[in-house]
Amino acid sequence: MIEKLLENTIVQAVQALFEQTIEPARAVVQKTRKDFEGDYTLAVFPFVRFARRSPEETARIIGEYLQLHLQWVAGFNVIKGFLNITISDQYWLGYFREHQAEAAFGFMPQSGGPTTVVEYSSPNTNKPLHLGHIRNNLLGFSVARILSANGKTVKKVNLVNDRGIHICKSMLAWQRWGGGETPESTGIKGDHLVGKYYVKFDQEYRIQVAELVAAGIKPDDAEKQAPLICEAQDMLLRWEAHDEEVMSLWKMMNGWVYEGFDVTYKTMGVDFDKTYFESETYLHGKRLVEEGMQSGAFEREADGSVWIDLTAEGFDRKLLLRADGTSVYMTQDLGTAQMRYDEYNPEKLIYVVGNEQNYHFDVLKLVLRNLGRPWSDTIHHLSYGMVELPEGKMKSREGKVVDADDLMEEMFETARAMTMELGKTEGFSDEEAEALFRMIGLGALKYFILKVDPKKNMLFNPRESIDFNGNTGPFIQYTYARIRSVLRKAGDSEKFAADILPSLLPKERS
RNA sequence: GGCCUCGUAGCUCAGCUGGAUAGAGCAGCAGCCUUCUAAGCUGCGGGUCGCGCGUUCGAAUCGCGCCGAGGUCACCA
Repeated sequence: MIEKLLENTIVQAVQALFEQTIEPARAVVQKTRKDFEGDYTLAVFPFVRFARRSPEETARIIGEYLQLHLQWVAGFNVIKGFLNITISDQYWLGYFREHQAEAAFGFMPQSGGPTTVVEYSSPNTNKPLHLGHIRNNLLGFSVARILSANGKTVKKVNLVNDRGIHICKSMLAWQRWGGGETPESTGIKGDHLVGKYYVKFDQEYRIQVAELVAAGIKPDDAEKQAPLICEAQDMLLRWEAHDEEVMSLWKMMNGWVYEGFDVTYKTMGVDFDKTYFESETYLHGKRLVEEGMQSGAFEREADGSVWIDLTAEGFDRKLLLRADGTSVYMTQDLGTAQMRYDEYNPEKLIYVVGNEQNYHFDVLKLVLRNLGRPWSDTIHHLSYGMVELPEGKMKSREGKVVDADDLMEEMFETARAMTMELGKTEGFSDEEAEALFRMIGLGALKYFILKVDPKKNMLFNPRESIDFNGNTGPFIQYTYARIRSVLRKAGDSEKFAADILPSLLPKERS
């Protein structure tokens, strides 16, 4: 690339002119700001001390050196201490000729090197995917593709949280109030049907808690004593004891959810190489806890619970195993990390997980290090901020969410309406038009989500957030379509590069 | 309270490994469809880059201290 060439030559120039050896990092050029003439700019202020010249003079003699030694430097100008370098049109035309026919321009060949594991999505099976999952999925899928485009061997993995008290809540509510409803009998998508009963549970539970509080019980106690929550906990115990009735209900309802998720993922355009289920992996961490007990990294309380003391590292004491011997979240993540290490021996393990779990991942890495796992450093938590609504946080228990399926459907409808209004589908078959609406609607959504810094919280205003004009996905798609159109009209690309491109350049540069 | 993150135009966001007069889009106003696609283009107005101190030739960018917002410090995941 021309930047690298410029920078190397600047290092040479400084050596030759001022007898000073500098780090290549000190000779970085940047793109010239658009209101100045030139293509690349070097700020020479750091050199003036040993150049023993004014900034202007320093810039001028470096510019002369570059022009003399690099054939592609067509000229330069100096403003204050800024050296603006102009690259010749021949270079750009040559560059274009060289690369314009490359189908894989910008992509590195697959290296076949060590694997990078990217975990994303990680849904619970008690409710459908929402806007937060959209941000998660798009980030994870994009990062995987970017890594892959850089030649990395990438494995996209999903860890489905298919067990736990929240699943039991949906199950219990369906059992009690469902009346035998199924996705088939209602025409409701499986994940939505299950989510409906999760909301139902919460509504009924709140009523019970309110009644207990009215009867004079303290709110904290009421939340623990409400019959519904006790029943849900009982159901979880029966699940863990492999109670046949609970297991078959669990399998049936999870099956509905998976069918629903598959549709959502497909619509969104994301996929996975492998899916882990917590019900199958949640016991794996216990072996590591045993190991830590033996090595003395962990300690056991009188009640039998196991802890790690991280106060020396500036963290807290953290529970790793309950008194009854059951796993907690951290135990599971220790286990799955070890599984992935054993399976892929990855050079990097990326977790796309919301920033409310920053602390959890700091601790996870630290616990693994204390267990003598040097690969704990290969874990990277790709932490992203919450998607907020104008009225505040989304609350799925209260049904206060932007549903992923609904949102995508709205995007497609908006795309359809705008496209039809602009008359863009002339000569399209119904299938082509439908594919176009989806492409544009999804492009708008993806770009809207991905253009903001992952680590920042972002605001989503359902009414006005997603636009098709301005700095949007459809604008980029439109620009691409026009470029394709130009190329089509230009006929064969050789002819285009030779005859037509120069005429498209600004006059003063051709 | 401890720790972490964020604070840039009316709104949503770029810029943050230090560089020139801080940029886009939306919203507002004024123009532009017989050239390749107007989902576009051109122009105008709009800023104490939360506040203060420091480092530096130079700070939106780095450091420290305040203020404000969010997260977290669960035998939830």
